[in-house]
Amino acid sequence: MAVCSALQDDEVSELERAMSFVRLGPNDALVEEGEPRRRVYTLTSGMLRLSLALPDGRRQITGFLLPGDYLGLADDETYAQTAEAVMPSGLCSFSVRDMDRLVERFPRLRDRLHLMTRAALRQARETQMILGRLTPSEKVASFLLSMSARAVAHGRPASPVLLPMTRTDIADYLGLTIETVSRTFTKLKTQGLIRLPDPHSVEILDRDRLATVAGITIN
Amino acid sequence: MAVCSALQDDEVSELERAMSFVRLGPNDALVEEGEPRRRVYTLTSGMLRLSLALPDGRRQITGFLLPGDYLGLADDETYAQTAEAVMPSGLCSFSVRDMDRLVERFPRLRDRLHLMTRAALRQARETQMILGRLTPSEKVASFLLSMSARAVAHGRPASPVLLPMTRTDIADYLGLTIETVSRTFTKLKTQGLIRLPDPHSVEILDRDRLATVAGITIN
DNA sequence: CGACACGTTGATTACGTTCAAAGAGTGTGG
DNA sequence: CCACACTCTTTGAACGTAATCAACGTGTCG
Repeated sequence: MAVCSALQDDEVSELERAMSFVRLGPNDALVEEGEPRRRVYTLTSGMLRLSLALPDGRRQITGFLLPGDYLGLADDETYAQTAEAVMPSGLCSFSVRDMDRLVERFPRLRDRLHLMTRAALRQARETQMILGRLTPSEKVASFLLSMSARAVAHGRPASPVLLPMTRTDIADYLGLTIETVSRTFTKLKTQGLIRLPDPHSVEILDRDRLATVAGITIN
Repeated sequence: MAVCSALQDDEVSELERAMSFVRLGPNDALVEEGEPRRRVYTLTSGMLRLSLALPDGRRQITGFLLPGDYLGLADDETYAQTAEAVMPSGLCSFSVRDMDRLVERFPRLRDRLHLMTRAALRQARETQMILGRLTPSEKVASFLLSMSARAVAHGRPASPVLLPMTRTDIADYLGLTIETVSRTFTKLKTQGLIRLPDPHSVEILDRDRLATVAGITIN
């Protein structure tokens, strides 16, 4: 659990006493936008999507959480966004009260959380650039490279990138329609940059050219 | 200075001893993307724009700073974004070393900074929704309402909203072209929702209908 | 006055969306 | 076991909107 990586063994065991486990199936909602923030979580396995919704149903996915990521970094009294499982997922859960107490006692834990919040903010701003200024091809290419880099950071191979989320999720993340996402995958495939053994795995055939398409927005 | 609002008088005076002042004229750059982060700043007057740039010149403005806002919340060893003055601006400046020491000694200061970082993250995610899912009219309307709300938070009137930034800045913030921004202002004017005494001040004539156009994305 | 930056407006184009349909994969029930 | 329903993805055709290209207007400063 990445949030613990800054702690000593005795501190970790203290943390473990306060925590409980949660299992989620695909599309299960963990928390809903606007709900009071009673518990915080760290993802141990699977993948979560974070999203904001408009009254008319439009949706923006603000990010995908991978194992080690923390849920509730930005939120205050209530959750500002919905969190749902993309695939079967496991989480460690703490009451906000317990976590506040632990943070008080273990400065390293607090520093770690602050660090993660700052990284999330940098990431969110990078995403603003992607949403506001990149073309569909650039968006999809940078998304693939980003997911590949995150896989590597988790000790997984860089190349068959696994995308457990649907095309709708990708579209709602990149500010596109599912048709445009699908067509863009097809285009990258036609150009020989990727292979699509199936819709949820992407083999990167030419990383350099893909990075060029992405406009060197490697994150 | 908002960053001090959580401190006691003697703590504030301690802070003041470590700080120096900076003045910027319009379009002066305070820090550049990629530059090492040696100092941090709080804005005392004026307005700053934060931006990311692509090699080909495309630009995304990630936010506008108003007095009380802190520069360097997200940044680590280097600044992740460029900060430039939109209008004549004044700032308080601290060396990172001094600030780290002060944060160590005054927990309230640290908590305050963490709180501001979390608020910035929520804001950035709200902006992701604006960039990814709103139409040009909705973008401009929500931008006007947001700037109006921030003016009110600074004790200024809600209605003639002052927009010291150029149309190019607004376009680069909302992910549009200057022509579209200009046309959208004209359209809102024609619909009787706003008045445009001059390009840099917007009088809100019908706040409710403007909020409807914004898609109830009031932040 | 002339040069320049900024904003607005108009005409045209092009790209992504929308609408529509078909294909692929999966699970359920007859 | 297969038919059927359902979801997800892909592909095609038509449309519409924002981008692009271009010109003009306005204000400011040297």
